[in-house]
Amino acid sequence: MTKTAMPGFSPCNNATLRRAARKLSRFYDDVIAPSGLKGTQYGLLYQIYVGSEPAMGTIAEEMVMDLSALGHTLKPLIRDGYVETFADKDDRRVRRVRLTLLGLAKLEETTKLWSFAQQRFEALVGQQRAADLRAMLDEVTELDYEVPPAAPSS
Amino acid sequence: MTKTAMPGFSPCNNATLRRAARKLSRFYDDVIAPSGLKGTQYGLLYQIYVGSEPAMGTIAEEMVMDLSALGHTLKPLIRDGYVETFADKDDRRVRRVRLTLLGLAKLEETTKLWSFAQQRFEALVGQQRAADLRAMLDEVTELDYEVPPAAPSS
DNA sequence: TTCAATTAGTGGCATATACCACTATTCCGG
DNA sequence: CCGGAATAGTGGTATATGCCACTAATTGAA
Repeated sequence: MTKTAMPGFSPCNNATLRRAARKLSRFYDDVIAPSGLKGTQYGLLYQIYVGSEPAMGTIAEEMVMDLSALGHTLKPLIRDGYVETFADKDDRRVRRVRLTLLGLAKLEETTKLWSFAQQRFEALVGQQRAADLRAMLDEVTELDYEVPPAAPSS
Repeated sequence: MTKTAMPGFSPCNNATLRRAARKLSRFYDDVIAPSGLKGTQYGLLYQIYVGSEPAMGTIAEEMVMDLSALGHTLKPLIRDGYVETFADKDDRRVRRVRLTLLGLAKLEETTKLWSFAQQRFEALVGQQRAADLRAMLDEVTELDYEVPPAAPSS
């Protein structure tokens, strides 16, 4: 009897997702490694690039990432001179982020490498299936998992 | 004009996958938090449980995880007394892993919490779509990304 | 049998990512 | 205008994960 035949049982969606993420990340990381960036860093530079000097909170939302995690991830990029932060003029709580010239050059350099990985992946799974996969993943990302509390307090 | 309308361009599959993984992991993590375990730790205990005192390398392969990463991840579980390692009788290089009684109890306790998360997720996206998603993710995991070297040296 | 090559893990280091506690600002009701 | 509530980030701590260098053990070929 197959394990998956047990009624009501399904393999952990979370574990399956993380496993795939590990594997795919390693592939993208390997391909863009000559740039010295990791996949996450590249994605972050790209987000900053397409945003209009976005606030940290804005980036965190777009990347569905914890704000403090973003802060930590940003540090090596600041240290290496790819991005810089500055206070918002109207709200001094807000820190905005922009690419430096060096960062922009690095982004362009890395994009060339990235497109190898992207094309290779889509050649393997097919463009349509890749698009389908992204659509499902975006759906997972946008889901509202909130379980309404049984007894709302107050 | 839409960004995605640019021919040949598609959003980064890797970034999309990681983003979804962050979100879903946070959900599973939140639900099983009362057990004191993280999703990865739970998955790891489960792998050890279903294996027959698996060697570390075997677990790493099954989880598609770097062997040293597995070693690091195992440490807090050993520290907390959930798992223990021992040398293989026939090959002293090999370290095998098993659950302790405490670890087994923790696994059972956490499985109850896990099934809430699993069921909630599948209620939201549908059992069939969840199965489809896992199938696609497994495919991504199993892909052979190797690009044949242009000029094989030697 | 003996030594080079391979295999299995470990430890160090770096990034990825989360939560919590804390600070600095801003906002808002009275 | 003032003080409490809300908002934006930072820093600390812990796990997650990978690569590299290194050790220990096994294997294999001369």
